[in-house]
Amino acid sequence: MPASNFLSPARLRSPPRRSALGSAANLDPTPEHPALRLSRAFLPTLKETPAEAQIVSHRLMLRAGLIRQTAAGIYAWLPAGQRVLQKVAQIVREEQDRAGAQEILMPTIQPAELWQRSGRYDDYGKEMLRIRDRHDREMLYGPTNEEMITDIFGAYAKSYRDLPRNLYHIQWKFRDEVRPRFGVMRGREFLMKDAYSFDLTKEGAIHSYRQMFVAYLRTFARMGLKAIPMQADTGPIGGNLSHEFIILAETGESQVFLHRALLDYDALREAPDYDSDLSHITEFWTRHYAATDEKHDEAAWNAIPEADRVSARGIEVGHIFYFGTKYSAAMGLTVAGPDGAPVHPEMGSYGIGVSRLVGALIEANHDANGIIWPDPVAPWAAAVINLKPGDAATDALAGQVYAALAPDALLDDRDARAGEKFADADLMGHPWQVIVGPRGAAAGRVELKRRRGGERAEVSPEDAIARIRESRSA
RNA sequence: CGGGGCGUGGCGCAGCCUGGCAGCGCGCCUGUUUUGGGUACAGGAGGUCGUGGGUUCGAAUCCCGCCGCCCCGACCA
Repeated sequence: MPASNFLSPARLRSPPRRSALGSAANLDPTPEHPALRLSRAFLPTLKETPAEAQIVSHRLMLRAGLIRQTAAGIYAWLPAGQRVLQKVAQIVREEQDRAGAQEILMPTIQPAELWQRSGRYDDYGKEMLRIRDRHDREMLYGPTNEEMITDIFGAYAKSYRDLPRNLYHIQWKFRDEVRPRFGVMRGREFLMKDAYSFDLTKEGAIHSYRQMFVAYLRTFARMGLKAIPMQADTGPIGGNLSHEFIILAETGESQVFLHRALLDYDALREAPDYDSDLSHITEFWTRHYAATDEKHDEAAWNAIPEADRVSARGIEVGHIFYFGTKYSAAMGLTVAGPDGAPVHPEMGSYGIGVSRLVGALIEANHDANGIIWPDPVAPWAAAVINLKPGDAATDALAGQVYAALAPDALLDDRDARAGEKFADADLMGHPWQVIVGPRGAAAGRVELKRRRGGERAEVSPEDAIARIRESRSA
């Protein structure tokens, strides 16, 4: 494979700094990122909605060219979708790291033997995709990784001094759902962040749980989502302490009930010290009533003043569990305690549905014209729309604005009608549109449109660039 | 897994009941036109009608099997 600019991570992560309009040498609009010109990009949009899509996020993901279905509940991610998926994953990663978790990467394929040891191989049922390799060994495509992480961690952890630890990975999982639906919101193959904590004591495990609890609040808030922790069933993972993180969206899959106070708190207001006692934060979020319809308690609900009751639709985007020694005992994981006697570490696991979040973000951020990406997860900060390709002044100005923003912007240099370009930009949901037409170009002005809200202003190119950069770094 | 529905060009659909040259809109290509919210006109390309079998002079259409996809329910990050 030939070397390419696109293979250089350094270039992707830190675009070269230039003056606002770039240098004269950058009059060529795409010196480094030719695939970000729409005339060359693979960003297929659809005018009509494919019949299979039911909910709004699925429809928009297909129409905006984010995904393509390959089989029921299995999707290919196209360039725009892949960029969003990576943005979401990166925010998750940063907040996990900040909370003290360490990233690893476990395989998608697991030997059945691991699951036979925990007893879950027979319990898991047909949701587990079971396969055989050429030697007829029983394997499976992992639906989760408690067994594997316990095996891996246990191979090295010998002493209580090796605790606590929290390991996570972001990996594709497979659950052979009977009925996949809602696009990536409930696919069979899905990208998930799952973290696993190991502690010497239950108190330690609860601290680890709180770290993840707080990290989750921050993670979702950074994406512009209001995620509410709600008491949850522990389900097949087992254990006795668990919260679901539910984001509120009109088109959410389940009904939720909560106290209004939970909507008023900004999870990013303070930067937590993860080594300190975090109980004041978790207590704030758990002292108010919040439940999904399955766990709804009419008596508790009625005890809330009418004005403080919020009934809404929600989507589960995260789920955290403390489950004690369930797996460490089953898998035979012990470390030497302070007194030399073997101890089963106390464990928890913490999931975030990364691919599902892309759908959930759209459910929470769209209008009749398409997606409205929050700045932190938008595939590109802006689309620079050249209204008259071929006009020298327009080409030059659009190219300069684009060059100053690349690779965090697209350049719509297609020979197409203005309406088509506007419609595509709205559909794809770029937070900003920089509209460059011949009249403005002659006057050295561009029109800056904010996708959310639709405000437009005629500004100088420098101002447009500055405002877009500012919203991006906020 | 129970119930229901649908597979016809890239997308959305009609045609099937009552068998007889495979159609429409959008998109795509060429030309002209238009030029700030999916413009108009003209020309054009593109389909083993999901698949296998059967009935028939003849099957997209009727019959049987299979596959795929979607919806409701149960289930679920």
